Amino acid sequence: MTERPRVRFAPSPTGYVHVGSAWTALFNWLFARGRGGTFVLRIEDTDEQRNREEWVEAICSGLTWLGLDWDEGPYRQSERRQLYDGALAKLVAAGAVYWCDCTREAIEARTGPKSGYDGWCRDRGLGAGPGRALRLRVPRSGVTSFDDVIRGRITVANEAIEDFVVAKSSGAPLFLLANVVDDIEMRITHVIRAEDHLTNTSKAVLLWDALDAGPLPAFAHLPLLVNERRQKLSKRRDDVALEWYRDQGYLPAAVCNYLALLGWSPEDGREVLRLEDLVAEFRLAAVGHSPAFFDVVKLTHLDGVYIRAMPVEEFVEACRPWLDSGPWLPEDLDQGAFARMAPLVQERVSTLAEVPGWVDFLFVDEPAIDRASWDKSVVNNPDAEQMMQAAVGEYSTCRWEADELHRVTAEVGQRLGLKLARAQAPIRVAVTGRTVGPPLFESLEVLGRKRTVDRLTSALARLRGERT
RNA sequence: GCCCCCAUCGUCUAGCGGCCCAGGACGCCGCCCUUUCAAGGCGGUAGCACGGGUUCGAAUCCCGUUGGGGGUGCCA
Repeated sequence: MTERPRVRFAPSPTGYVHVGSAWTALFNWLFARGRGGTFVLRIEDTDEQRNREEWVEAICSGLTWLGLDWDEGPYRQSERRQLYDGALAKLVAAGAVYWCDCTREAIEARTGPKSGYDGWCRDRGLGAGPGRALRLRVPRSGVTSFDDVIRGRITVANEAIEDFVVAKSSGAPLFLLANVVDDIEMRITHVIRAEDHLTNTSKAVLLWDALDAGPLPAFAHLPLLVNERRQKLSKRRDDVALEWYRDQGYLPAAVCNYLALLGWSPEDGREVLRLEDLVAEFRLAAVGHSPAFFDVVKLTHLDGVYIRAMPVEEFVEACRPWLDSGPWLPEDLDQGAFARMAPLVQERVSTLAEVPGWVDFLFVDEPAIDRASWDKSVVNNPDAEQMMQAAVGEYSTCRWEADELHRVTAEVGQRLGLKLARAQAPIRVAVTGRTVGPPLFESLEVLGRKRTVDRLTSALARLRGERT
């Protein structure tokens, strides 16, 4: 155990990174980094259909985005065929496997659905040939067991394990075979993967023994990530693509932090931990046993914590991609204006994707006036007209600075017997289009006198128009 | 069907026989602060699935029940 561990993250390429995969990768990475070990990236593409270079690229960029670097790989199983063929030959020579020509239909006709393989060809002595797959000769009695770092010893009766296929009739190795051969060949010391592989592990152990590969690695089966229905995250119904979170403006550090808190928590109970803290605190054996619900609401909260913790310049920089695709003409985006508003926006958003919605009034020609806001603060507000009228007067001549705007607005409100909260409302809607936004006077300062007064004037005209 | 795993507030979790009539966080509710909204502060809501044991003592150990999940492919 004092040796440096070698772990692997072995995703199957699908075109995107599943958050459950990202989570598994994170735990493998944390374990490796915390113990000075090696993190191997291996692409499980034995299924020819999955052998797409851009899909491998998606996995690499996903890991990189999260900040998880790998020491070896990406290895591709599609390039390691001779290793599997060698292992298969060894199994054949040892009599550990046998040829089988049963079709799925034939098996089910004999045993009924879902009953597993019945060993029909076990003693038929078939040789290699077309339509013949290779099955492992699983002992009929005894038990197979292994130690799981998280769950303790797992034991399964051999009679409950069917003679499973290790090579297709095409000769191609099956996932389980390739997986075990690679783990052996790559000298993996800790197999850390999700619980849906728990059943496979007994088979893997059987194969490991059949290949006479020496001591087993340590296994650790992470609990499953589930949705609100307590089922394994599904591609169809859940937001499982890591890329989706990236595009929504979640910060990688927050995603890692949140993921790490699923099924695990540090001894001191802290909840905000950056990657380096996680590496220092993480303990594989402390991972929980039960499924964890992937809660976007809590992720979002944590993301807000991370956003607020950023230096403003960093925040401004991080916003760039979202600003560049905001609901305005690219040439109307004023980076300087945004930079002035940034500190105010930063403490109000939870994801970067929310940013444009807080500053759009600065960059669009005419902000869209939200109907509900307009009705509430202007139409149904008896003081709105006077307030806006007076504001136009004061704003045309006063010193153009947030503090001064604050002062004169409060003063005008006072003359009308209004508290500032009520006094500013119609102005806010007239100028920004909504009742909710960044602090008003700073916004006006950045917007500028002319545009502010113009918008107030046209709001006044619109109000009078609607009343006649 | 068979095999395996799991079980503390709505959610993520702390708890590993007495420190727990169960602690934190998210959410939700209220109050404070306040130019809107957030943020922040304060307070509140809510949980050991059930039944048997073991023990002076069980959220913690054992057994069972129930519930949930996963696997059961010539997919990975």
